[in-house]
Amino acid sequence: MDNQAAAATPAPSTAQRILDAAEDLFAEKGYSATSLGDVADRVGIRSPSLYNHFKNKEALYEAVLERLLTEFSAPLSELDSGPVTRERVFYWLETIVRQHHANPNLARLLQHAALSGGPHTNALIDRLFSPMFRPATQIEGAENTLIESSGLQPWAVMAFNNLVMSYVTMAPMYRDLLGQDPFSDEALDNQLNLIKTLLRAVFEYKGDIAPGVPPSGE
Amino acid sequence: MDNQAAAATPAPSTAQRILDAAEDLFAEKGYSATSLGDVADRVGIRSPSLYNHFKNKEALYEAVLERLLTEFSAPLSELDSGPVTRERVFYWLETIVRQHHANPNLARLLQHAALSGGPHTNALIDRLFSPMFRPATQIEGAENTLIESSGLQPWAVMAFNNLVMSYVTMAPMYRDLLGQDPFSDEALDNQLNLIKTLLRAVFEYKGDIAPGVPPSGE
DNA sequence: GTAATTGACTAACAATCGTTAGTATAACGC
DNA sequence: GCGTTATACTAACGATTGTTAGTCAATTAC
Repeated sequence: MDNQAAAATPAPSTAQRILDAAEDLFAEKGYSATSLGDVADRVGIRSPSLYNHFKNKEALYEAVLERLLTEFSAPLSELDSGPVTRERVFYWLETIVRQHHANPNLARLLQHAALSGGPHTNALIDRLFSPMFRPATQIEGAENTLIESSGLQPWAVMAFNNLVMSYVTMAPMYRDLLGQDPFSDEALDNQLNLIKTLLRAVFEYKGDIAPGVPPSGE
Repeated sequence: MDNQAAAATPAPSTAQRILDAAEDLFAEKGYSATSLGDVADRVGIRSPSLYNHFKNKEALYEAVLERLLTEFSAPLSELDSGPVTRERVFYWLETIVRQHHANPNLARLLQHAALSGGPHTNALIDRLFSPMFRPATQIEGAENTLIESSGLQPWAVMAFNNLVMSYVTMAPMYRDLLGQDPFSDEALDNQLNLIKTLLRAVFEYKGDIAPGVPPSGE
C-alpha cells in the first residue's frame, strides 16, 4: 500500500498546485487577464482559499516568477566560469532551446511582461539577460567573424535569444500553420537543427557585412 | 486662415482617433486588459460615446485589426507575382523590417493573440502568414543551400519572420538592456544590417547541415 | 425654418474582480 | 485529551468592467 514510487514524486502541496495553475494561466493570458477565480478553479478550491498560501495576486505572480527563474538559471550557471569557446556557445544555445521546450511558460511570461512594459520587466532583465552581456565576453577564435568585428554582438546575442523565445511564444500559431505539434520531439529536432545551422553559418561566414541590396525591383 | 497644409492631413474623425487610441492600448496591454474607459480617456470622451462609432469592444478590436492588416499587406502585395529571386527576398525582408519599425502595433497585437491562442489568431494567420507558404515558392538559384535542401524551409521562413517581430515585441526590454532607443534610425540600421547578414550567411553558407555538437564540456 | 440625424453626455445596470472577515474542520504538538 | 495551527469554506465589501437607456445640443437635409 505504501507508494514508494509516488514517494519519488510526492503528492504536490496545495501551494505547489496553486503555483502550477497560476504559472500556466499567467503565461497564457498575462497578469491582469488572469483571474484568481480561474486559478482557484483549476486547483479545485475557492478563490479566498488562495490567501492562505499567498498574500495577494501580486505575491502569487512573483512566486511564480521566482520559481521559473531559479528553474531556468540553474542549468546555465555552470557556464559562468571558464573561457567562452565556440563549443560552449553551441551547448549554451542547445540548453536554452531544450529548457524552453520543456517548459514554455517562462518565455511566455517574459513576452507578456515585455509587451506591457510593466514593473515586472526589470527583475526579469537582470536575472535572465544581463549575464549575457558581461563586458569581457568574447568568443575564442571568433575575433574576425562578421558579428564580432561589426559591433553587432549584443544585437546578435539578443537575436538568437529571440529566435528561441519567439518559437515558444508563437507556438499556437506554428501549430495551425505547419500542422504539427510544435513541441514534439521531431519539432524540437527541427528547431535545434535550424538554429545550430544558423549559428554555424554566422561563425563560418567569411563574406563582407551586408552591403545593402538595391531595393528597386529587377 | 484656411489651413491648406492641414487639408493634406485632415483633422482625424472621432472614429479614427478612437481607432488610434485603441490600437496603441490593445497592442500594449492586450484585449482583455484594455478597458474601454482607457480608450475613451485617450480620445477625450466618455466610454459610452464609443458606442456611437463601434458596436462593442469586440467590434472595435476587429476594426483595429482590419486597419492594421490592410496597412501591412499593401506594400507586400506587389511581391505576389513573378519569380522569387534572392534580391526580392532581401527586399521583402527589408520592407517588413521597415514596416514594423514604422508601426510596431501589428507585431504586438499578433504576439498577444498568439500567446492567448484566442479566436482572433486564425484570421491573423490567414492574412499575414499563409502567403509565405505558397507551395510553389522556391528561391531561384538556391536549390542547394542548406535551408532549401534540408526540409527546413518553412521553419526558416518563420524564423526570419520571428526575428523581425520579436525585435518589436521585445523593444521595451531592448531599451533597458542596450540603453538606446530601439526605434531610432541607428537602431533600425543595426537591425537591418544584422538580419541581412544572417540571410546572406544562410544563402552563401556551403557547409553541412549542423551535425550536432557534443554537449559535454571540455 | 423646420425636421431629422449625429454624436456627445449622465445615470444606471448586472457581472466580475481582488480582497477581507468570520467560521468550521481536520491535523499536529505536548 | 486539549489547545494550537493550518486550511478550507461562505458571505460580503468596494471597485471596475462592458453595456444600455434616455437626454440634449449641434449639425445636416430639404
